[in-house]
Amino acid sequence: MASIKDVAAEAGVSVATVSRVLNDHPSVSADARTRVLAAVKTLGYRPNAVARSLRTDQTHTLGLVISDVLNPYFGELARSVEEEARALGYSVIIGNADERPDLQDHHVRSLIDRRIDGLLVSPTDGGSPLMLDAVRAGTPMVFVDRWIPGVAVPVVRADGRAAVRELVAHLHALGHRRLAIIAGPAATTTGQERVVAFREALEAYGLELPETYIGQGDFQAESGRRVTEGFLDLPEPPEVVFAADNLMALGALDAVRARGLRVPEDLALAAFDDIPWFVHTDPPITAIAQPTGELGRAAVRALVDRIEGRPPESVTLPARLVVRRSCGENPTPVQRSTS
Amino acid sequence: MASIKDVAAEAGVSVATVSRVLNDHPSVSADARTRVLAAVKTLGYRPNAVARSLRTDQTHTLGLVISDVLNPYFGELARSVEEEARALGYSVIIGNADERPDLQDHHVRSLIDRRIDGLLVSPTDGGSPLMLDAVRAGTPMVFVDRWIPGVAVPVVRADGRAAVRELVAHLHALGHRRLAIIAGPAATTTGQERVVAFREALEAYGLELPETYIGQGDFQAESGRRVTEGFLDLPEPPEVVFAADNLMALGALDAVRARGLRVPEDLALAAFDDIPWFVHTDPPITAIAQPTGELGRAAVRALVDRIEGRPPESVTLPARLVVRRSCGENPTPVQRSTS
DNA sequence: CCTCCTTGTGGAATCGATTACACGACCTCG
DNA sequence: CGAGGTCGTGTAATCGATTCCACAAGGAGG
Repeated sequence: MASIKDVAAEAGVSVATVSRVLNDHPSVSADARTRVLAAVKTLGYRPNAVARSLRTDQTHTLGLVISDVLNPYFGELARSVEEEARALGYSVIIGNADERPDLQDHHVRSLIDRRIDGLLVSPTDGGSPLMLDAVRAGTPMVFVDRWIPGVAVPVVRADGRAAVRELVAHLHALGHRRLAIIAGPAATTTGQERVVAFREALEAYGLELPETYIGQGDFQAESGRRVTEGFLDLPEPPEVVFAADNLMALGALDAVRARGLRVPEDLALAAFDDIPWFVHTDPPITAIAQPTGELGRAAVRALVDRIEGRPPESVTLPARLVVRRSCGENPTPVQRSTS
Repeated sequence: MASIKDVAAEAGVSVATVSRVLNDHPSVSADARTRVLAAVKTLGYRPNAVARSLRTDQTHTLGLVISDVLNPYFGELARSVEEEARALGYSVIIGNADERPDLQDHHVRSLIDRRIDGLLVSPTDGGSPLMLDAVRAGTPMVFVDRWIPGVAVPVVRADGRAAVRELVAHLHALGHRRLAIIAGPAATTTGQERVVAFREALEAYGLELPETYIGQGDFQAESGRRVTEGFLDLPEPPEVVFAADNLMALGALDAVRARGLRVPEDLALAAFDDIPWFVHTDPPITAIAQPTGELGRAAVRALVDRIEGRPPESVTLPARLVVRRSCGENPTPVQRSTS
């Protein structure tokens, strides 16, 4: 593969001049410029990004560490992150942590070794020493969706509290009084927050959230199934299950079906994180939709601001309730699914 | 960030010795080794992968260019690729081409500029000059799922012909005679092949595939909807629609629903590419399942073989039919969905 | 006409690693 | 006891770019 020296030789100039042309530095004569550009074209020369990065200490690459690529929510997030990054001249390396802190650390380390310019993380846990070190060492970082409390890193996320209140209002209006939740891992902020928001919303209606109605899940489908079976085995099973993410909702749906029961007649179901497939399930599932694309773009902008020396901003966007049929017919017309 | 020089100074040895310890070269004294390792630990030193890559001309990074991360099929592929690559000591940079040749070229170029060791591509088209140049220039490459005919690059893919025959047998046994297909882009091999396989399978039953029953889609949901509406407007609409991928099947489902019709009573539906959600749609969708994880792993192994100087092998794995309820009740017991 | 400045260019240092080569110390064997 | 190895180490070249600095040529101004 041709190097800058080959181009210099072909154009009859020094490597310095070639470099100047390539980085359009002002003081290059028109003559030299055209000769260099011609040489570049005939040789099919492309600058070696590795060498350039070594010298400039910039890779124009961002790292994105998420917990599960197979979750459509994170898939969409990854897509929007890549788009915005591309628009700003950056590439993205995605690391899939699979909800495992050790894998998360592996990716963070590997990305830092590669000298990415900045890191977008949706932490799977309360903060590994490695990640805290990275922050302390000055690695530009932004948290997306989830975050680690007490760490001075901008956070870009959705606030679901209003939507959860709406959801509870909707459920209450449908006559449901025994409401249960499948929570996410306590180590994640989203895992905790959604429980808190749910409990607070219930209190507004004078309803309680007993311990038996809080199932411990891990954001994966299988845990949703397991927890739901536990609920159904209770002497007094709940009338509604609210899953803190879409995959656990799917597991819940499985569990209900496996017993020959029906949604919403025997058990109503709602989920956090809306995804296109929820329109097509049987029945279509009522869910709280995050502005995923906007979150991804805002996160990239915040990170690039930080990288390029501008003050980065934390961003919180509202989530909204999308009512479908999984909690009962005749929904209060809060908001209807459009698609 | 500490460099190898700092470590050398701290340990009281030369950089060469540090490098030898790090790459566990045999001729280093035990004494020097322990001093270097101690220095590495106290400084928290990590080798700069950029500098190392420049010198060794290896990045231990693979590029993966796929057409749509939001498609669960490619999501799963990406995941298995990353897993296998990680097991073999490589990282993966994913480029999302969105079925657009220009974006595909953008990513290929960007990956080559970054000097990735090899490229995994699922081409969106018949082969851009850029990609052909890359092959000619000797960039290690492997095609996954789709490929470009006439190019000397190993291909890892699934053969769906047997499964398509099974599907047609299943449909025929259910009494369906008017079968239509929503095809993928003609520029992709998978787009063409699935039509050919379908037609051949029909011929075995003395059935024809008229032009009006071949709808042109682009692997996106919206095109599935559009094509299905066209089918339903036909004077003699088909009894079955076979979508060449999962997203177009979803669009088809939408189109049927929008007219107040039902699957499978009014129109039966089957899809290429099985995904977890198909179990939960209304009705569950009969689909042809590719061994996606195995494809991803095989592709990585082939690429790494090529990179490390071993002869790479093309791999073709069989796809299989998973019968659910979207083509009619009482399915012939060819194979039942398990989950 | 001589200085001073601007403009264009090249030489060489630099980024952080790897590695060929040289060299001194010590060992072994005839 | 000396020749020839082996072992451990350091010096320096190298990868492909960017960029500081020096310098030559030419123009402007006194």
